[in-house]
Amino acid sequence: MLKFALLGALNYQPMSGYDLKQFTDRSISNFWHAELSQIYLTLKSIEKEGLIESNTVPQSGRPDRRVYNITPAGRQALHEWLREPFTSIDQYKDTLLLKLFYSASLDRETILAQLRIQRGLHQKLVDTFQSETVDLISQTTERAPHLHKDALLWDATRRFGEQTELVYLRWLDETIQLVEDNF
Amino acid sequence: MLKFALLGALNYQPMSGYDLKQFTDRSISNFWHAELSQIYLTLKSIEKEGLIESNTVPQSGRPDRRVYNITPAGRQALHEWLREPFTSIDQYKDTLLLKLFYSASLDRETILAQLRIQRGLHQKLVDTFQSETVDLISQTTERAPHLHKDALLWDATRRFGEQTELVYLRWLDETIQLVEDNF
DNA sequence: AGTGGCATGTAAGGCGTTACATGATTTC
DNA sequence: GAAATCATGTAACGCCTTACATGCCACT
Repeated sequence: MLKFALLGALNYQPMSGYDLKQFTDRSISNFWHAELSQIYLTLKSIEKEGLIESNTVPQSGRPDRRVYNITPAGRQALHEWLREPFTSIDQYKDTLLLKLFYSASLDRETILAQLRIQRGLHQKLVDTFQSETVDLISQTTERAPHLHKDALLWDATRRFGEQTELVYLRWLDETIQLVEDNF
Repeated sequence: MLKFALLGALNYQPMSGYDLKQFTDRSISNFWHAELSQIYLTLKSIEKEGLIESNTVPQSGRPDRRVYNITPAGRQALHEWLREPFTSIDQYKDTLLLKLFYSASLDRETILAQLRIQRGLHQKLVDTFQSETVDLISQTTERAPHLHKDALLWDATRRFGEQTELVYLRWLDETIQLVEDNF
């Protein structure tokens, strides 16, 4: 699936593996993160499939950049994947919930400590979605007005992140209260 | 991590791999799912670590059951893991959001079709959390009143599922509206 | 002098899914 | 008669993470 995340990015403009890591971190990492090493491996494999092509751009005092372009076959593969109905729900894993589920024998303070750590982390995420991510999207529309429709969908995924994190926070507060009252 | 999901379950009572699949499907699958084959492999590896022990229970007309018991070392490993502070957030992947992010060039109806399929799937999940899962937890507390505290935490994880799915539904409705108005 | 950014990649190991293999019993 | 349930497991494959390896440049 990372395959299509990268094809989608290269459909906007040619990029190197390093560029793609930064692009994904700033845009889709909320619902599709990837390590650099995995990006390099995936690029290699989709180049072999003929969906992208690379050319080496020499640089002075820095390693050469290997810049990838999407091919017509790549554009087609991307569009086919986008149109293909997705009829399931991705499974998600949450270590905090797993620990909490089995935590009944722990003392009150240990449970509360776990919950409060998470509260701080999720608060930071909410802040990011409400400021940095908003700015990032509006910057793009200013520079590239033809991406107006794209920006609407990008903002939809941003709002998803904001809303799910707000619910996570609210749930943490409720659960902290529950533990304070019952443990 | 599946290791601890299984240890936590076996800390309640001895179970076979097959039993554990059913247990996890009914309780923690919302935040930690696992296939049977992976459960069998994990059981084998944690038995080698000495955290669980198995004994074979013969059956007539059925394959023998291999029933696992948690050992004192297993109880200790579980408790150490539970107490260990969890200081990060699990990354989560969502194919629908990935597709939507790159869908600006698709026609309105194709995007709406994707969103409506998901609406149906998430509606079903909400229903499950609001009826079946509630029943399951209250049945356990009736049969085993000493698990009263456990049930409070189980219900907290159930409410997490219910609330996140409700937000997902609300977001889908908003996004369907967005696409209807702009594409 | 040290940290962080730029830039590419390999290697090892862990985790997870899907398919395969077997076979009786129970339910529709 | 077919499908689901009970019950265990192996094999192949893919994906992902972490660590390793290299080396220059800019900034503090």
